[in-house]
Amino acid sequence: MTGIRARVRAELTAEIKAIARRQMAVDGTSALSLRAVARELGMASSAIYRYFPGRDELLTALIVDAYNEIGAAAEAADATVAPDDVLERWRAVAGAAYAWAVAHPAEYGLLFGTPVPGYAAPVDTIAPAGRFTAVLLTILAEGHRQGIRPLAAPVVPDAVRADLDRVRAVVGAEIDDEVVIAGMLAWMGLFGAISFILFGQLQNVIDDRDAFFGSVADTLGRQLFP
Amino acid sequence: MTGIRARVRAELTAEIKAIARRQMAVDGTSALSLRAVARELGMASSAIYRYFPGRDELLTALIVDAYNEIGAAAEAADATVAPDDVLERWRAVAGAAYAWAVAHPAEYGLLFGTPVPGYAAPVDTIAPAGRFTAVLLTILAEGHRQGIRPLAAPVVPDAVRADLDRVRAVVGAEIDDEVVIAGMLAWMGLFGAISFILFGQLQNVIDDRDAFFGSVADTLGRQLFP
DNA sequence: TGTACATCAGTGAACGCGCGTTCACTGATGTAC
DNA sequence: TGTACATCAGTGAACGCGCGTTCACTGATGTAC
Repeated sequence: MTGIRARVRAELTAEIKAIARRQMAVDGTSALSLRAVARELGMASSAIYRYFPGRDELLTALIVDAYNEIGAAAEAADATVAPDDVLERWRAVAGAAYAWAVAHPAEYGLLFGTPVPGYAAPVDTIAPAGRFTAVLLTILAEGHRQGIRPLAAPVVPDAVRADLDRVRAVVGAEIDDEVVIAGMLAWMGLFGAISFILFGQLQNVIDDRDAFFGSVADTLGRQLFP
Repeated sequence: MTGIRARVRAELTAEIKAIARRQMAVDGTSALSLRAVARELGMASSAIYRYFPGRDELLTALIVDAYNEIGAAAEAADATVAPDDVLERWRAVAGAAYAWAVAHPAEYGLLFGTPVPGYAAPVDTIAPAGRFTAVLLTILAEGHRQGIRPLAAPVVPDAVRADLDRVRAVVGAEIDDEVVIAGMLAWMGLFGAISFILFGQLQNVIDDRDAFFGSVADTLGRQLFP
């Protein structure tokens, strides 16, 4: 049986990541420590190096997992809605992002908070990072196909138009620059709201955060797909 | 001359904060270290304790300063525009926030990024934190007075209406719940955009960040004051 | 104006702590014949 | 099926580092008479 050692190895790798995630949730993103993880595992701190070459690689693995999780959550939520109901698809995807963020605040901070000092996200994180936005873009393209136009037509400076081609390339379809900007506005509003809620900006301002977020997501959606 | 010692003391306190700010800018928010500050000052690390009771108090002072700076920048920008030109006032304030954030990314992260683990912002930070939003609210109230209505009328759940009274209380004026929510949407969109730009979410997506932000701020403004 | 005393700024050594990473090692698990 | 060898997982000690904070201390600066 060749697979037994490999399976144990995979399980321990997963357990290391799980413990690291939980410790980040308690002590904050920057407190991620190989020694603390090893301690909780009951292993010598040096044993971790059988599984990850160093702290940065563990961080990268956590980031990749987190991007994949929020991306998968968005895909799953999107799949439950009829493809032509773009407003409802937006609501579902926004709600999935919020639910995931609330359930995993530390990992959310890892992705959308202050960058970890001295850590540069490697190439491996780019593809998983695109999963969530890819879902948004397909919804945008479908709305565009149906001829739905965003409420406010943004003024798009020439300097920005070139950049937007890169965004458009993700979905095959054609989308107007104005629609792309409107979509990015909703995207940034969505994560701006989640960050404000999770990072404490609405402390002592909004008590019922869930209801508030629902209202925000709904309004953003109806600005995109009126 | 009784004031000479007090003046030296004030100067050194300011210098400690300035060095701490610069070190955060280089090494990241969570790398703030009393010893490193003392080292750069050429003092014994214990000397810092003559000026700040501990690390957390230095952090608090930096946060208070930062809130005051971005608040003052907003007030100054707002004061350059005719009071009844609400759209231009919004643009000015949004631009001031962006300019300050770009010039002080570490302090921006301190205010709007992942909370520093183990640090709970004390009461002293509440008032300075409100300066910026107070400016936004007066613009919102002026727009409301002129009868300008936001493009999208948000659906406001009952659970949220109670919270909004607290927000409304900041400005004396009456503002509809729908306007407050629309204002908060613009507020969160504004800082969502700044965070995306500063925290790297638009890396490899948008090259001309200044132009992009201009477009975003403009669109947000015209959603608020069409 | 001069002196005695109190206040304050800054020193340097020390405490106890946790961190990432390396290294030579011991056993256990798998593999080839 | 049994044995010899290679591979791998995990150990424990050690390296050098930086951190926040405390403490007894030395001088210099201010204050009261």
